[in-house]
Amino acid sequence: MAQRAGRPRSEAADRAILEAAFRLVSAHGFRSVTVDQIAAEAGVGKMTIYRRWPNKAAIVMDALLETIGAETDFPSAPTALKRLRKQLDLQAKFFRSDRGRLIRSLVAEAQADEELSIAFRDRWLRPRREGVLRVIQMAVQEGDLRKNMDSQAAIDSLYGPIYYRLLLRTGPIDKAFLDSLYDQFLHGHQINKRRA
Amino acid sequence: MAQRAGRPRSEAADRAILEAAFRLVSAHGFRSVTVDQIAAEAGVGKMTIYRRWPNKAAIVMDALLETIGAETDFPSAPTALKRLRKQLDLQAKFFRSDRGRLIRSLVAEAQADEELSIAFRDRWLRPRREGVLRVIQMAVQEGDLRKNMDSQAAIDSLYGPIYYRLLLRTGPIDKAFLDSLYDQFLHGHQINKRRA
Amino acid sequence: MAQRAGRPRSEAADRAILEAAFRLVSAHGFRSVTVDQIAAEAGVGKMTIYRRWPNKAAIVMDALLETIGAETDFPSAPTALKRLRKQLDLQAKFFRSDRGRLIRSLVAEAQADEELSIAFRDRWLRPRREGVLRVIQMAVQEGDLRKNMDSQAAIDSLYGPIYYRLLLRTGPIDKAFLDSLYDQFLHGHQINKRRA
Amino acid sequence: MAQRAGRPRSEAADRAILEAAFRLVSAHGFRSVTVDQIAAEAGVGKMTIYRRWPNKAAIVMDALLETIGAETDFPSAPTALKRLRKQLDLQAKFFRSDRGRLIRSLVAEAQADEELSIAFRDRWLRPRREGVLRVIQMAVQEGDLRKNMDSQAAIDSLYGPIYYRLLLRTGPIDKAFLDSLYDQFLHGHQINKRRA
DNA sequence: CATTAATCGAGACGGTACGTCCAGTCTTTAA
DNA sequence: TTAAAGACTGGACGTACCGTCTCGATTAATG
Repeated sequence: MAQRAGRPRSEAADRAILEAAFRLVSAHGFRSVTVDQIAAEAGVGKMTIYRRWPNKAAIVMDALLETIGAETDFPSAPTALKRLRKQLDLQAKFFRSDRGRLIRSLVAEAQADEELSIAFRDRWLRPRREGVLRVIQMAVQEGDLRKNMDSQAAIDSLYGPIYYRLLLRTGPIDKAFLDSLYDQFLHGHQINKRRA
Repeated sequence: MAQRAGRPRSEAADRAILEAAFRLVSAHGFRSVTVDQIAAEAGVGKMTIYRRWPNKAAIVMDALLETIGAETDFPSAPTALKRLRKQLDLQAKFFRSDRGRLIRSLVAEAQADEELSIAFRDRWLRPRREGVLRVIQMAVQEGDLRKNMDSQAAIDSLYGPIYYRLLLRTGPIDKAFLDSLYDQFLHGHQINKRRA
Repeated sequence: MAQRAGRPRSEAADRAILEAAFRLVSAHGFRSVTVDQIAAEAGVGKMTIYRRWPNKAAIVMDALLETIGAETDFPSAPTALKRLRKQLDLQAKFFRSDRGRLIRSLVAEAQADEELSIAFRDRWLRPRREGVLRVIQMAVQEGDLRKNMDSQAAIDSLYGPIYYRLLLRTGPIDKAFLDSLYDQFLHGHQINKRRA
Repeated sequence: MAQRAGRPRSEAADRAILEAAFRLVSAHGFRSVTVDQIAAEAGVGKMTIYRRWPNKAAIVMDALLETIGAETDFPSAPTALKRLRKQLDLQAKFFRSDRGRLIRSLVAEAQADEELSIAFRDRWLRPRREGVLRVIQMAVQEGDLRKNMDSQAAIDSLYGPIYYRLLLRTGPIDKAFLDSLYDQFLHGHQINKRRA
């Protein structure tokens, strides 16, 4: 924990930059926001930004995690299956908000930025997938899902279509859509074929 | 059909531009390729490009359609279900090739370009979804799928996870993955629960 | 004289840039003027400037020559000696005007920019020194100056002190100063010691 | 002389900074040397520099005076005139050494920095001109120069061309050049026209 | 001897200009 | 009128350096 010599990096600047980036990108989209704008909005020199992050995408990635938190919160419910279903609603609500634009921006940038791609996968997707995995395992424990199910494929089937609609906009991410996804999920993996 | 006065547009230029764009973007990605490079590769002036397309994204969108064709070809097989399964393999092979990079690039650009977003949806996704829909309807006709199934949701569940893996790279788009998707699809919508 | 393919460089832009540079630097000094300002004042993109000149100093060097002309005009007078004396007045007036600031700026920049140093010497100083040399030779012809005089040293002695005062500001470049310089010049090189 | 509370300023740091500045600027020129480099070379924090001097130019100005001394040393010689001539040689040697680059740098900076301009005039030029003036007055006393000569103009005529060649590089500051300058000086101001 | 207060090396900070890059537009001559 | 060539405006980028500020650690003089 020994502090290096010299003036330490300002945590206030960190916060100001991340908040500015989050606010601006959520509101106007990644491409329309310039690093100069973020710097100005944060009341910070451009070098202070580039000392911390290599490019705009990295800032926004951190802004997302800092603001939203590293992992998903699962809402409380009597059974794991019900918690899973409720979390789908939260995820959908999040994607429909202006945060959805931020996620879309990051995924878009990641297509041309391998480092960001890795970061998004490791720091955003994975923790969330692991959260979902734990809930699924609880549901298995609770006897609601088959023991030998392929959990990873199940997660892809649940969340893949949601990201698909977020990015390709082929339809709304609404209750009907989630119901349909959840329904298929149960069909595929539930023990008792009587549906919720 | 009267030809307008003056020198006619060169169809050779059209082709050269689309091929150059397709080749370069497939190889290096949308962002790394400049319009000047496309023009140079096609042996064409930049104005010749902009006379035909309003911006870089539009070129690449056309390059994709021109080169790949407007619709999916479904491979021949004895049943509609088997044609569907085989088509999944083709789609996967296509996404794994360097064409996958081109699709990724277009989806990425579409996040910041509403016009491209619409074009990609209407000219790329929709015809393909309609092709899939027709095959599904045949499978219903052939008595292999339930009559009252939600076809749109089914398509989302089949192709959503594939695009998800293409864009988020959480795992390979290989046979095991496709098997798993197809399996769940059958679970959800097949009449006879005995699987292929 | 065959014109190369493509849009030719805009002479209007050339002129606008040089005039803007000349005006701004004369008024505010080299250091206070930015290339962006010159571009804005000229109504021109920055690339148009950097396509022509490698840096600010090169622009201003050209601006000086374009505006002032490549060589000194010598005023008319009955004898070469008198033309020389009158030209000193012009030079002094020029240095006292805001053009003096421009010359000072260029000499200053030249201390850290070898290319500019050479350009200033070759394109500004030399033509002027040669002009003075010709007048001195005429004065020799007219029998007013010694045949065997060292003309180069004489020119250094006449103009060196003027640049010295321009740059070091140890005193004004006024009539008394010029008289004194000219007086010494005659002392050193005149045949007939009766002064003009 | 009561010492203020707190840690006293390090004289070693003073010296190290001035020496580093002198060395670096002499070698590479003012513009190429950054304050960070001077600090690093001196093994000192940047604040230690800015606690003592307001800006880079001021450091270098002090470095010059500290290292060279406030005034010119005149070499010994039987007559004032000969001391003057010998001092010209020293001046020339100094200008030809890498110290010349330092002088050039300071003059250059002074064109955009009024304070430095004044400092250079008052602290560098004036003491030296006064030294020359005293020697000239001795030469008058010794009966070698005219009583009513304009000493200031004479000094300008001797040293102006030297600075001119230092800054404009129109020719070397060598013995021939100095001879020529000195010769003209004698022509203009000597009583006995028989030259040294 | 402990306290106080200024200085130290280190390095982050805000700000400003730089020179580069590329998109999409415009302007030449030639076909 | 279209073509190739290439210059054009505009605007963001990432870098560099200036002069300032802020850490923990020193170093006298003071209490």
